[in-house]
Amino acid sequence: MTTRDPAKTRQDLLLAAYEEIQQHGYQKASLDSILARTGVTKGALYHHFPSKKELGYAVVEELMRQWLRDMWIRPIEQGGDPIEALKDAMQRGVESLTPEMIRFGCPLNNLCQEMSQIDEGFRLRLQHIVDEWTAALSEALDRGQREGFVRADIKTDKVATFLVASIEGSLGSAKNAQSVDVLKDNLETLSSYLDTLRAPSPQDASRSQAAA
Amino acid sequence: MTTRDPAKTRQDLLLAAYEEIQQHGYQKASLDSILARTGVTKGALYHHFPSKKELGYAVVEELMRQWLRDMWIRPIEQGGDPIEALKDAMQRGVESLTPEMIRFGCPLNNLCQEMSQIDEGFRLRLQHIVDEWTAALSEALDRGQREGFVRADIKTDKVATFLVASIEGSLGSAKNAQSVDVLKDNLETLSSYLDTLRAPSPQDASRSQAAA
DNA sequence: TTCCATACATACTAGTCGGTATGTTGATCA
DNA sequence: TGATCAACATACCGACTAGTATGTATGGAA
Repeated sequence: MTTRDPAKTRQDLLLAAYEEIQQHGYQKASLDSILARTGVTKGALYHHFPSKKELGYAVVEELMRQWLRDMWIRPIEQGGDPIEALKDAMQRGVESLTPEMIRFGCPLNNLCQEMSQIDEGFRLRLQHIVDEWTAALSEALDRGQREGFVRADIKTDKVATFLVASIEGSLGSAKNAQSVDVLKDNLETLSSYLDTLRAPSPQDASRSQAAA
Repeated sequence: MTTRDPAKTRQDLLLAAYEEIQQHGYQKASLDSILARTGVTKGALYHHFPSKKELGYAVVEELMRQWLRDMWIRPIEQGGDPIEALKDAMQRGVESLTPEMIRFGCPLNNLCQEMSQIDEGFRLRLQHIVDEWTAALSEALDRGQREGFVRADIKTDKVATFLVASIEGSLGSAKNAQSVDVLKDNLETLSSYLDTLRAPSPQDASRSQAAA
């Protein structure tokens, strides 16, 4: 007489799949192992998801997208100095860093590097949420330009793309080195790059115009 | 009466393994497929390598390390302005870019992200050649500082670590977006960051001192 | 010419994998 | 209360996997 809860069953599967993928990669993620983690049976799994691939897609589209929004997008959406907001987000990222994040790496980056050349379905879904992130950064920088926080001569979309690449690269390096310090140093260096994007203060601006 | 050539057999296996890994990842790389690519038999493979893992290790230690040295280390080892040398290396990197490099990604980055949390043997070997790269960059920047090309106030080792992370991140982003332009833009933005590392010209230096 | 280690070749095993066929149970609504 | 269908459960399949057991051929040294 176990009471049924299909929504919970589905969520359990997603979460267990996420963990299994984090630990072994998607390709080596075992459905049997996911079932063992949850206590769900194979029949139930295939009732909720038509294939392993679709289960993987759902992990990307539901879990990872939500995590990215909470962690990296929402914090830079309000107004004010976007450079400070991004620095804060990075700072909070480091502080709230679980050991698993260093040990197993950024789930988004992991899956991108493992799967994007192997399966177009994964690539497009991953690219989609990366685009969302990049667009949010780009818009924040645009706002920053309009409000005078950010230099007017930078291409905000290109900078945004570079920031995403650098953050992912930094997380990847940290995982490979198994070192929080590598991550901290990299984000610090990235912060110093961000500082070069600040609009010059009025007196600096007039001086550099005089020099030109 | 087929004449034997064990060295060639071994090299054939390494190359085929490299290609198979590039296309499917290490974990899904099939020994049978590697054998089919080469025409070598399983007995021969296990004569040259004790296990799939050791074959993978050899690909890292022999093929990938050599490629990294030729592509990214040697070009920045001679003297002169290291910032220009690195920019040149990146430019040449983009120019000599094979379509496979965009399609399948940087082999070093791929393997790092796929394997470093899964197998310590891979992680250490990969980390070792990444360290080699980082050290070469760091030394080049040190030389640049001594010769007056590079600002004296930067920590060269931290910048070097960041450069590696950014380049790997850029290659990863480009693979995920399946776009050469993403790579070009990122390396361009990275170049603009490199420019901020230049030592100020003498007159600039005196002016900024006067301002302080 | 004999001998023997290296360099292969073939056939096979034990296990894992994603997926399916077929059955049973539980909740909801007429 | 009975019917109906979603929500499971179990047993199984064929394909594929890394690895091995065992045998054979080659080429150089003695």
